[in-house]
Amino acid sequence: MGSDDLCNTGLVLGLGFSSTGEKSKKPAAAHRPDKIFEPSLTLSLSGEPYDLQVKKIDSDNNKGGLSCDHQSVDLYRQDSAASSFSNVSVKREREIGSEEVEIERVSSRVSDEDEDGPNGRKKLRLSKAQSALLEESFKQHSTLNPKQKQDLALELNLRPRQVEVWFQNRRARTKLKQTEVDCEILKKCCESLTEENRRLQKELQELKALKLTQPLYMQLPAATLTMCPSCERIGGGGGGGVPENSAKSPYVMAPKPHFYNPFTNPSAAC
DNA sequence: GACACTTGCGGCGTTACTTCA
DNA sequence: GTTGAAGTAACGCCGCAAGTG
Repeated sequence: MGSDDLCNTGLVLGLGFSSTGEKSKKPAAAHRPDKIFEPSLTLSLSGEPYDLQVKKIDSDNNKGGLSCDHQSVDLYRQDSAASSFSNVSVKREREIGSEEVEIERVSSRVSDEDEDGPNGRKKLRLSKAQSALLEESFKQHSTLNPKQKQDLALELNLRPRQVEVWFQNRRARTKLKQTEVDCEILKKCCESLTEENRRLQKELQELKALKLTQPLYMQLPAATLTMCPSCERIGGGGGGGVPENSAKSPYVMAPKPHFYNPFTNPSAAC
């Protein structure tokens, strides 16, 4: 393995390594969903009606938010029925979802302040159990068909839209994580190529200096040392490489294509 | 069969909220 | 108590594919 393998990815290193796309690069911190919740939060899986359970989770997550509004409960019942999977479009479901969020927000903060305005967004925090189940499901398949989504939503006492959003965000996080990994690989590859380039430049300089200070016939041994293996036969004294030329002069260098040129053979670095 | 239109869904960028140091 | 960073639920927009007339 190593950088050689890393480079065999069809990558063209025209890509820059400015740290673009790293604005939220915190790989280590990405694995701390456990810390999110205090243990007191529990997921009710009793026989409570769906609408009531949602309300319960909502109030749990809001720590003290009041949610005893009968009107809102009735609305939930309507929404729950309307969003039944069989004959309601997702668009409608999404609209309903927005309404529900709004209703939740209003009802849960009815005792506090209500100046959030119509654009206010109520954010739900998933419980440990909910997250775990979603995560487990995501491991099995990163996308859900409508049936799976509906089942999962029922099991978690969430709206299908919430499950859908969770999976979307989860896929996005997975992709971001993979991008970060790829970025690291590319960085290593770039460092390797840079080092290789530096080495070859140095070697080229040495060869040029040697060529200036020594007559041609004295350059042969040094030159053959830095040739690619296929050229060694030339230095060996008229091998089969270039029979016509070697027959005329023992000091004729190998033809250009036999020299290892780091600039015309960039792939040799990988 | 080709075409236009609708619908459903996923990706992406962004916003808003929560938590924590 | 305040603040900034990080994490993430939710939103809006867009493009694509499948279905329909």
